Amino acid sequence: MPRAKKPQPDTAKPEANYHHGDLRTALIAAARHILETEGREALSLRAAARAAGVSQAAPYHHFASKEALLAAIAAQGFDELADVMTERMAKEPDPIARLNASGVGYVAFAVNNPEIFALMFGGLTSQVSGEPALRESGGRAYGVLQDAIMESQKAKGRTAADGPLAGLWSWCGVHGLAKLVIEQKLDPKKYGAPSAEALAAAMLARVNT
Amino acid sequence: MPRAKKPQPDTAKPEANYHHGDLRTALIAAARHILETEGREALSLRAAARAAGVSQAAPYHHFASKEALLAAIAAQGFDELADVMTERMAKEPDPIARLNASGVGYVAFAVNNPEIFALMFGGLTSQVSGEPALRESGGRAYGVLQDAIMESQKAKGRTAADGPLAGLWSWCGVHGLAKLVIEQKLDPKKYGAPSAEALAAAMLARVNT
DNA sequence: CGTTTATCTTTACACTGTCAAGATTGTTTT
DNA sequence: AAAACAATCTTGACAGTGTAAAGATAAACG
Repeated sequence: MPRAKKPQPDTAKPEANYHHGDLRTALIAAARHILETEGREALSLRAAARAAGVSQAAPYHHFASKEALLAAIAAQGFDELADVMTERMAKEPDPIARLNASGVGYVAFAVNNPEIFALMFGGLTSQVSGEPALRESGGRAYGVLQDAIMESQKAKGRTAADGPLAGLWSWCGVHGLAKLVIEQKLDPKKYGAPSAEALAAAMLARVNT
Repeated sequence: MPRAKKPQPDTAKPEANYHHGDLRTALIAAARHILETEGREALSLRAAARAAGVSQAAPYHHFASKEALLAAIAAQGFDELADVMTERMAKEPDPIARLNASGVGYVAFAVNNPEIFALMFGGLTSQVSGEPALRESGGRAYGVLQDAIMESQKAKGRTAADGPLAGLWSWCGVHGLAKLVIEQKLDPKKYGAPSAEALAAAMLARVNT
């Protein structure tokens, strides 16, 4: 009963594909699926290996530890966060509207991917949070945010000394809003908003004129 | 080798004290100590039981599960959060200064108790986050915050429709700031503040006039 | 005093992350 | 082409986990 799989031996990805084909990405996908459907508690390395159809020890040829797998998922999350924010910003011409759009996108991503968002912010041990791939993806997302802030500062003609704090506060507010909504400590409907996204939009509009 | 402990049989607490004396609170204390010194990963029910000097199954006579123990610690955290906020507020006469003081207290608690703060917000399974004791403590902390917001609204003479959002935004901002600092995604020193507390104070002062 | 009942222990099970040793198979070298 | 190599995957094992069942202990209450 060997693996019945190997139609085209030349896929696009130049990644590892010796025996299984592409175990590394298969494991990430399997783990992410478990994470999203059954929650963090149910995600074990062994379960991911099982879902990928390999033995319990196979993952160790691609990830140094369970945490390393989680870090890979988190890195993917940061990439997608950056994508969502840039997409939202692309639709707005005004610098301040762009800043606010990036914030709304931030909340949208968080609410649509609560488990991954939790992994990205606080779900990892500090030993693994310094991994290069993670740092790079995280840095990219941070860069998008930073650019939006800078842009809007310039548009307002603020000084460099006063500027950073305003943008920072928006980031903090948006991050806190997302977290509180995910943890169900805050219900947008109690504040007359149909969704977390709408609530974020309303607040950002009030704050960043 | 029985437990060498039972000098005064009449302690203040009317809680359970049949064999051990007060295992329930001893377990909470032990677990909290492990949590604070060795981190969340190192905290196991068995380790807590060991630290309290009882067998591995003993905790189950006081907590339905490991999560229930964590919930008890979280509840304690909410009580302390409420205390810190009310203490800070007590020192300020002006309603708006009181609102800001509660926010700074919020950040101070979070930064001083990062592991417990993580437990309070996001570290618990949703099945256990509805426990009555937890809900009560959480509600108390929320009430302190809510009161501070209401107070400041009245002082400003704002309408009820516009009011809630301003207070909400402060809460979100303070929560996000605390989380980001704890996760080391945000360094207060990069924004010219000596501490997270100071940064929160600076920002709140800018926002809530 | 005896009975009851809450508390604690012992034992056990299924599961986890991880490691070491061996088997398998693609790649490289000749 | 065949041989040597290296990467990949499997098997088996170990310590540690959460938790349930059954029995022992001792406090509380009649």
